[in-house]
Amino acid sequence: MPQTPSPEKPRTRIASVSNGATRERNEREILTAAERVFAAHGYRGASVQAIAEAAGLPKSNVLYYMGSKRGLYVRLLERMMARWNALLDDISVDDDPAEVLEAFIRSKMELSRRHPEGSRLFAAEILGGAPFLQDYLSGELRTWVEERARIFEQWAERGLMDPVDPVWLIFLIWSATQHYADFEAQVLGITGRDEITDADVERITAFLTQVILKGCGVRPPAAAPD
Amino acid sequence: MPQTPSPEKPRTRIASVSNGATRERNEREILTAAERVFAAHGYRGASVQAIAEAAGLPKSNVLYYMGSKRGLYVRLLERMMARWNALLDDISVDDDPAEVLEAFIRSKMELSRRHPEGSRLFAAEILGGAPFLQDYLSGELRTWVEERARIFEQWAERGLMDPVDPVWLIFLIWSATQHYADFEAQVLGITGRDEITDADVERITAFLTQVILKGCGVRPPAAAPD
DNA sequence: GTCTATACACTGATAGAC
DNA sequence: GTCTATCAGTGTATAGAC
Repeated sequence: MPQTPSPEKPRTRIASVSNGATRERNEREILTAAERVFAAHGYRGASVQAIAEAAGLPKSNVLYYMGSKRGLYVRLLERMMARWNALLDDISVDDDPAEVLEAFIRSKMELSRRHPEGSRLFAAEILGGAPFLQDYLSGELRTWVEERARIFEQWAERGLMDPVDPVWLIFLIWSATQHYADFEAQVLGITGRDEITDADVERITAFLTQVILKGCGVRPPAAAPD
Repeated sequence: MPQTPSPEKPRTRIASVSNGATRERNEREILTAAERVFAAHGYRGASVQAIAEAAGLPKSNVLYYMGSKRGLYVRLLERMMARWNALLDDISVDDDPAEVLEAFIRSKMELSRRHPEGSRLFAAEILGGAPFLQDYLSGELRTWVEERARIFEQWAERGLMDPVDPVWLIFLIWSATQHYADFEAQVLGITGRDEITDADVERITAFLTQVILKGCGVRPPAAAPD
């Protein structure tokens, strides 16, 4: 009566034409929509319903693909941290301070520019006391800051820049660049524009680089050695 | 038999010992608690229930005193805008740039210091696209910025500072000072402290003043005239 | 794999007891 | 003036139809 027991191969079910493409597309839609909604309303204020509508899917699908609201949120935070880590390239005390600081400002500005919603998502998380990111802040990120700070201090000892507090300097760069994503609504309202253009970003980057480098007594990179 | 009709004086009902003190105290408790909860979770994410618990009152009392969640939120925003306006004293083109910029940085820093929750409440509102503050941003605040910007430009024309874009400069000061309230969780995590002390604030203010003034080519105020 | 139906806690707000 | 009881609506999450 039992037909010959089939070889128990776990037979990944070929559902219609599904080659995994729809799943991939749906997940991408959900992540994009969720980033926007979480950024605007915070973790508590965002509803799965709102995310589903923004993604053009029924509510249950969002939970089906992402498991839970919490899991979706954590996944978005991790994606943003990964983007962040991608630009944390190593620097050495032998590098040129002006070049490093300019690259630092520029890459941070580009990150906020390329991922404004992720930037705001991160900001909202910190604003609420960083309940999900506390370990990251006081662990990985803290180490990263301390390493850069030591290099800045050595530059100051070598007379390549003023002896400013390196940690406050890093916070200054972070806040100034972050501002154009997080406070975009304010920037637009005050300047009367309807968007921040690439040209604006270029000008702001140049402005910040000039003021911060000069303010810290860093010689501009163009200076010919010897 | 009708006793002489008392003169219909509208007799404000003396409810027990209530001289209005309990109402005042309760309202204060609610406003303080609500500022904290709205700051942490945004408008949508904050629940009247959570505010009531933080204030030590039943939920209905919060609505009884404040009318509605929306009204409470608007009232908090207006209170914060009033604090903000209080430090927007007039400046003239004949003032000393260094003194004005230093006072600007200092007073803004003190505002964030004295009202960190209000500062974060404001930040959360902007982060969410400023649905309640759009008119304020593109009206009152925009005018204020344009007036200061004109004065900065005139200073640059007189050679008192570098010809930097004055609006970006204002944003730089705002973001750098705001950061220590809005991103407090990050600052604490990275520096490993458990609070930002008055001494820290003093040092940060001095750091920002030095870097920004020097970065904009403003001569320090100590310079003796003539 | 996808979506409808549903479970049940919690939301802002109000009516009415005390 | 203050608080309990309750409303209709929405929250996350899951079970089960297709």
